[in-house]
Amino acid sequence: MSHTLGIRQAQKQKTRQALQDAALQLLEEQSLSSLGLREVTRAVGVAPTAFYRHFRSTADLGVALVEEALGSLHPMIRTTVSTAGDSAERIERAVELIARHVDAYPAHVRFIARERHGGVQPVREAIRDQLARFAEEVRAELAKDPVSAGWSDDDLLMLAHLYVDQMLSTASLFLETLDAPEDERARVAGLARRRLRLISLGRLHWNGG
Amino acid sequence: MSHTLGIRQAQKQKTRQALQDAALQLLEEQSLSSLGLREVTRAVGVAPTAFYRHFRSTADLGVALVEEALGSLHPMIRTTVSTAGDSAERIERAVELIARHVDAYPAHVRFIARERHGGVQPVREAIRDQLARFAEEVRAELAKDPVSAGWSDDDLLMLAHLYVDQMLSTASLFLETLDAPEDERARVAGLARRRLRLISLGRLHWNGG
DNA sequence: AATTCCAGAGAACAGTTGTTAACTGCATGG
DNA sequence: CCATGCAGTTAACAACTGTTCTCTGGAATT
Repeated sequence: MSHTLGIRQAQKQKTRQALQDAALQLLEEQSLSSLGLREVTRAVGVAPTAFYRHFRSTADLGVALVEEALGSLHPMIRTTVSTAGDSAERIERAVELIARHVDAYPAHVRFIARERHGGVQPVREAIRDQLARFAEEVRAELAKDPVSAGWSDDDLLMLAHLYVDQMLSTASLFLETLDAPEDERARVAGLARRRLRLISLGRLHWNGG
Repeated sequence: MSHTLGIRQAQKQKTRQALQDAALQLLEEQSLSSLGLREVTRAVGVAPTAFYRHFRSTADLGVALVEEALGSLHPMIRTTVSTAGDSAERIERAVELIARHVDAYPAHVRFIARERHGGVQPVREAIRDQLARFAEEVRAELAKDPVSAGWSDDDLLMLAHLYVDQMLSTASLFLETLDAPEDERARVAGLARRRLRLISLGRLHWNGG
């Protein structure tokens, strides 16, 4: 049960969220590695020292952003690779879902793509861990599919990671088409579908390592 | 013919290279977006203002690093996807070549992986352009293979980009095993081989869009 | 109603940054 | 041999950074 927060805790969470939102916006044109604590507080309109009430450092802020950006994605994953429908339908559904997600949370997608290999170790690790959880869920979902008969767990995990990577790569491509003409977005969608189709073909003919 | 540089030009190129080397080393623990000009000159042991004799800004330095890191890779690409040998041999050769490259130029690999989606636009664009050139060369090489009969140029380019992405992804994985035990490296190599094998299987059964 | 707690403000700190200007010494070309 | 060019130096600038300490006002607790 969710206990209603006091005025005090509520206000604190509000400022904290404001800091995260401001950071996410500032990170459109730079990396977390160069994000300054004062820069963030200035954008929110709060004293620099208030930052420490919420985060130890900007790296700590970054880890919180990873949770925000990826934590809410887990339920979506399951429906994305759900075994319902034939292969073409599933691919179409997945690409569509990715496109919508990029539209809804472009800053989140940019942040993850940028910091996955970025210059701040704790953030890299947080992203790696979350993506590993994703891959594990995808693997579990793939295992339900009769196509996966004869597959080792290791091979299934390999395939799951391949799908997760494709998801991120596709999201990153969609990100670049956000302020591009519609036909450019359609081209990316077509490209993503063909890539998934090729991987699915390889999956169908997998001989088992 | 290569005209011998004067003492002057030679010394200039030497410091320029020193700046690039120092930057590359400093970028192991941060992103280009936070790399300071003074930081670089201090590491080289040269006055901050000397920087301007070589680069307009650190972003400019970054673009030069892209050339250095990726420019020399083109000849290697051709042999990597050359049509010699059967599928398993080609995959083995490719993974081996990537592993050796990561061993030889870890800082280069880290830089490209980090800045491909990094916070400095000109650098992102430079990397994107170079990778597009790679993909184009891979496409040309793939086109020679009889397996590619019936493939459209567009589909071949899609496959080529898939291979290039795999190359980068694998290199990034090898990078993380640089100070890890040998069996960890072997595990990554095996993973990379299986991923390439799955893609190659998809390629063999491609029905043509 | 009195007391404690704590998110945020304010001021000050030493250290850093990019950029400008005027300079020096040495390799170069006439 | 002398004049020019130019890589690198020195000094100084305003602006910015993260962090510490002290303080305040109002919510939370008793």
